[in-house]
Amino acid sequence: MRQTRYQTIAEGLRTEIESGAYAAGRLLPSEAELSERYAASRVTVRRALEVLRDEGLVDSRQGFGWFVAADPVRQSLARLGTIEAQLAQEGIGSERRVLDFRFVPAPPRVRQVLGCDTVLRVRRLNLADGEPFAVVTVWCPEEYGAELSRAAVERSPFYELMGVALGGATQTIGATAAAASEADLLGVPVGSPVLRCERITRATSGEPVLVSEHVFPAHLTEFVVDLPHAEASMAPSGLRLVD
Amino acid sequence: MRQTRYQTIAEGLRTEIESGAYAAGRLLPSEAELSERYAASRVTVRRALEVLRDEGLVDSRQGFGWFVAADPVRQSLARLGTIEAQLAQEGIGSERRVLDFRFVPAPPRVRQVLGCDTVLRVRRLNLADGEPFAVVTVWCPEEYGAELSRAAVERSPFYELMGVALGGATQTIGATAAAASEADLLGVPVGSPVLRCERITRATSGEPVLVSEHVFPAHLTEFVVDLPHAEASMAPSGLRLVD
DNA sequence: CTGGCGCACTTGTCCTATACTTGTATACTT
DNA sequence: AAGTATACAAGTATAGGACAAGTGCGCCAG
Repeated sequence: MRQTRYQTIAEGLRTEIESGAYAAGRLLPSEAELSERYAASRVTVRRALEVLRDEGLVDSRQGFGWFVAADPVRQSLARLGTIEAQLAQEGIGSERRVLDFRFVPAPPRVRQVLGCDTVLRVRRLNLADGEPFAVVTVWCPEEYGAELSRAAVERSPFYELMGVALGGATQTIGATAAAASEADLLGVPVGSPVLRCERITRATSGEPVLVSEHVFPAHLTEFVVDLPHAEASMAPSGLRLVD
Repeated sequence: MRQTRYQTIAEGLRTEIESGAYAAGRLLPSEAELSERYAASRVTVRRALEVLRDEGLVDSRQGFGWFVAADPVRQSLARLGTIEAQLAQEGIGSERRVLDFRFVPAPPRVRQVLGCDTVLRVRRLNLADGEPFAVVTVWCPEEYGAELSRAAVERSPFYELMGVALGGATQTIGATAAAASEADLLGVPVGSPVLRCERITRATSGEPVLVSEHVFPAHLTEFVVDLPHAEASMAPSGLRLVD
């Protein structure tokens, strides 16, 4: 397959951009720099870039530079059903046991997210087939929590009890060593690895209405994420370094 | 990755504000002070601040200063791209060090997925700013691996080197205790919690073409999943019980 | 104690100058 | 036809100023 120099360069740049090495809006190296990198004249590099512009992949502004065009469709992470649904499907009985139900001063992290000082804290142990598999703590603004009863929380899922329509959520998954209290509840040794999931649930308005922490023993659980589209990188997406 | 100075500064300030370091209404350091801190001229700092004002994150009053807007738009956390992109964005140099590169008999799990007996196994250590943050093992069918060189693998991301177009992937996130070899490479104590991510990457045809395992020290990393739509349950989605 | 003044500091707006970028054109080589 | 080399125009980013205008605060005279 014979191809011109600028086609080759365009191809190289295309894969580089599609690989996600450059986020949307990011500047590409200047024509001069690319010219040097590809050992081609500026005119040739320019033709390559113009090809990519025709494809809608990049754009340019005089005196500014070439930049990656507005976001190519970002895949939403497909999600599997909830764990309760899975359990029910497999004929395993699930049970919720409320350990604690009280109004408390909001911990700093919760206050930062929800923006209120007093919150309802509900701590729950989830069991599958009689075996504990999750310790869940939910923090809920006082205004929503005021209408809830301990019995209601034990009987129904939390999301059914909220007085607002829930929109989306942001879920952060990390691993830590089990603290003594958690280890005790889950029946695992202290210090054994657990999956710790923080979830910020928002109303349709976007306002955060719930903060929850879910702790799972690592030997029992794992997260599965299906990424339907081509990925920018082989590295796990969604990962980030914490400070 | 190239970026204008004011974009960089705007980004830095944005994350600082969104992180909650500044309460609403709180004064930011003066332009002069920021100018000194970022070693940039006042004009540049100003442009960065103006970007944030356009975003509704901050506001200013002449003679008074810049302050965090009364209602800081609770933006959904911008979805994170790949970790390489994040690192590049923060100006942190990332490095890949190939530890092992050889053809081996496929382990049972890999054989089950890829359906071949001999595979190329590449073990890599990823570093951010000189600090190890991931041990990655990639298993690749012999037919695709035959064309690869150790140098190429060290230089380029794996997905660029595959001779086929990649379709989607399935990502499984779990936590385990660090094995001795991993702990050694990552510089963490043996038995400390690590995030273990298995990834099955498929070609556009749906045929699995890569199996990879990524091990991250838990204290450095976490996964963030943004779930834009209403959820059936407050429980973390994607979670499943392993057998 | 109070009102008013001035000082220090802030943002808002302008300027010049330099370096770098894309846009465009032309001449020349392979 | 494709690529190289060169030159110039026009736009942008940034540094480093200067100055106007607004704010907050302490000080001082009354």
